[in-house]
Amino acid sequence: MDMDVAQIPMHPLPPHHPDTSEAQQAFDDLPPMKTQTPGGLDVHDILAGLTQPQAEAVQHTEGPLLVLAGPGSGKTRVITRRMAYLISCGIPAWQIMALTFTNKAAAEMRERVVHLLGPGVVGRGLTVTTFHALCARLLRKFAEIAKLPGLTATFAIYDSDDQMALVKKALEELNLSTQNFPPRSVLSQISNAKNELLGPEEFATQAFDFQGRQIAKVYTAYQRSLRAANAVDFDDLLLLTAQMLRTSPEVRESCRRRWQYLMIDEYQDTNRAQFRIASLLAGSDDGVAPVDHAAVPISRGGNSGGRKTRNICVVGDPDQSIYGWRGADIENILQFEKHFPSAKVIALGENFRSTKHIIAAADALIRNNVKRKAKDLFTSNAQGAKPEIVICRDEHHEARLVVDWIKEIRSDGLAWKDFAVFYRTNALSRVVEEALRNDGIPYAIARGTAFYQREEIKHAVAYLRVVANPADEVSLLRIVNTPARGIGDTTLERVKQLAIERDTRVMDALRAAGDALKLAPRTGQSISKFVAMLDDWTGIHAEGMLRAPAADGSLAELVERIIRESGLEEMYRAAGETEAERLDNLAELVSSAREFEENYDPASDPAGDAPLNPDEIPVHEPSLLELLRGYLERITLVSDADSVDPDQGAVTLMTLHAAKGLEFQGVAMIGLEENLLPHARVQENPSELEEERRLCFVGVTRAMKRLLITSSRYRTIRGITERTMESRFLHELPKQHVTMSDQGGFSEPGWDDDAPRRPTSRLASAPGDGPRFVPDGAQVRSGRPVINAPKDIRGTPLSVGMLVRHPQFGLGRIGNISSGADARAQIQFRDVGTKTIVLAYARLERVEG
DNA sequence: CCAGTCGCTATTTTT
DNA sequence: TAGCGACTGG
Repeated sequence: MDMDVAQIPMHPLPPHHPDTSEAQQAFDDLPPMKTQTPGGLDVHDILAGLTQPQAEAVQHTEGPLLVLAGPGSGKTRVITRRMAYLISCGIPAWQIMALTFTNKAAAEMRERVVHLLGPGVVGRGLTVTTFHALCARLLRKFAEIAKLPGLTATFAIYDSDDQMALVKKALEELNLSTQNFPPRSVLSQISNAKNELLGPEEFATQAFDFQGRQIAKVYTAYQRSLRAANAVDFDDLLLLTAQMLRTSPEVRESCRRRWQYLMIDEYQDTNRAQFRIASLLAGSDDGVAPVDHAAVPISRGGNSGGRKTRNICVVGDPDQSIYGWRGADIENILQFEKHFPSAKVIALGENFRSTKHIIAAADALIRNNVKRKAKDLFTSNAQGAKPEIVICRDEHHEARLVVDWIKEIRSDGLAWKDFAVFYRTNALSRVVEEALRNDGIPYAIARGTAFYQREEIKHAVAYLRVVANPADEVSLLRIVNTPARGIGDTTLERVKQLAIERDTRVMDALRAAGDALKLAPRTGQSISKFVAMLDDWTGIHAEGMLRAPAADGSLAELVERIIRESGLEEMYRAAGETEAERLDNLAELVSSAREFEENYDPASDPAGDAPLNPDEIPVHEPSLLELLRGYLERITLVSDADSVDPDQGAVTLMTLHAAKGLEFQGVAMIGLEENLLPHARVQENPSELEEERRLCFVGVTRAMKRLLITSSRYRTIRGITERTMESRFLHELPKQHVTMSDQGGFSEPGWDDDAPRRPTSRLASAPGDGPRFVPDGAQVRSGRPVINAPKDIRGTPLSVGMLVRHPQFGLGRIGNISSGADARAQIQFRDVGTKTIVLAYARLERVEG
């Protein structure tokens, strides 16, 4: 309502191509073919192919700008072109900053800008990075000036596992039971407090009940441990930066002078701390009061030639705000014009991704939300196929249906990678996986366990972290007896006690333990061997080799050496076949270190230590220690190195949350049931319903051409089968834009699980295979006939006497196979004896011979 | 000190 | 159902 209407663009525009999707648009963001003038780029090239509102957003460079970018509306394109446009207007690249939430988004943007600008120096110093990486840099840079309490510039960054360890430690210290104070929930409350910019003291003043006061104590203790380890957590990065910008005018001015143009992607996902940071950078002196562009004085920056600062451009979509539970505050985007009263608002409603029926369905769905900024979704793409809603019987039926649907559509010339299956909770993936595996369809799960989350990597990294920061207690405790070296819990308890008595680090207590504690000789020896090993790495006795300038390859060497000498390698080698992959991963870690050091160049990294004053030139030979710290920071801040890469030629399975920002030709959304989507939590917290609807909206709008939505009458969750209710969202999809088919099995004849079926087809009747559901919905789960012969991971039918490989147990021969819904087989394994295996779950592989 | 077993709990997870 | 933490016996 209070949006400005798009104006006629200043530059004539070539006709746009509304049928290009985001993916295709990436191609026309290629470097301009025309010659560049020395001062900049050809403006026509930068604006080429943009729609009118897109071009307007690109050209609105002065003053606050809100771009409401619907799904598939060319958002990234607008941001990248806008950066190029600014540069073409003569703004030095180093004065421009774009902030994203994910490394992936930052990398993609950076790449596209580089393409637009072409090779050369015009883009030098451009800052495209994540909020967290920016904050880490600023905090290190200004640690001295801002006098960060308890922290030095070499602070470590703790990830969520480390945080959990600290919370547990704090609970133990305070004698609070994990029964009454589940660490997960305590941690999330602490995290929420930090996101709201509440330190332990502020939190305590707001805690009125017993529970709250206890948690305030935990928060205090937690924070104390963090600082004792010279560490910050993810939330601290934001909180401390916000505080620093507020309390230190010097830091604030320095940053403002540098970044005259600020862009923020996915603004709907910002939390209060991020909002505060943005406001402070954009000109508010307290980060709270509205920033009125008109009222803001001329920049004090010497080289800005009197140009006004406070050029903040935020891009986002309130309808895709799905991280409220993590502290994201949708109000930040809804209230942008209150916070920045002179703001210009441009809506990008045109969708270039999906066909008309899909867009119409999504639009109707999201219109049920009240907390939003109304914007019309439309597309000039083809009408396309209607999204298909299918009610099925149970999760197995559902999975079967999804697989058949994918197979059928693929035959129209699509690849496996063009498909994705979305679900609300990870637990739902299993049955779909099973069905895909059964049919030999390649699939990949965008899983939470990324490379750096794996056990063996976390161990190795913990060693590195202790070397880089001996104060890192969490990491020290992780490695002190891994691999087992005879320093057990009882010993450790005494060492920790000693550390408390003497008020020293655990590391120092360990050094002193031999003298101070009456230890068994063997234990004492174990400890001194461990300490000597660490000293050897840090080179304490060899003139501090870590401090010397790093030689080529020395970081990788160090990593390799630590993996070997710590005994980790030996530990996994001894574990045999089953742990072989871990050894590969450790080798991979060494190469990632090598890669990091080869590419390490603080001066050229846009997120790196580019000069805050333009004439300050960083010339500096990094020491091995600095290199190591840089590497550690990178791997904790870039945890998704191997996460979602949809181009692997496989169907992608992921949660709805993980789907944001992606697109697929064909999408299947499963589990559209009350208490699943919307999630059961909505019962207790009705205010969360709209976020659930947005989640659904995000899912629907990922689909380019085909969309299948399923809901299952019965679903087994956590071993309990329950009658379900169709999701209310199903009924919010307009009848004229979707097809609905009920295959839920009421009064249906039985079906033959082997017969491939289209979702819309009727069920074939199988004689002697009576109805398994009675009309009143009473549950009859028994006797579900299994017609499928048990198969291995490649789909080879399994039978008695076959030689197979099990991922855990290794080689074995099949004894007898039972029949029934969950057929089991007795398998005689070569190494581990005879076991009974449920065939549907085991990932057996047939071995010839 | 370690490995196996019991019982409890249970979304989503950009950094 | 499964993953994790606490407990127990070798």
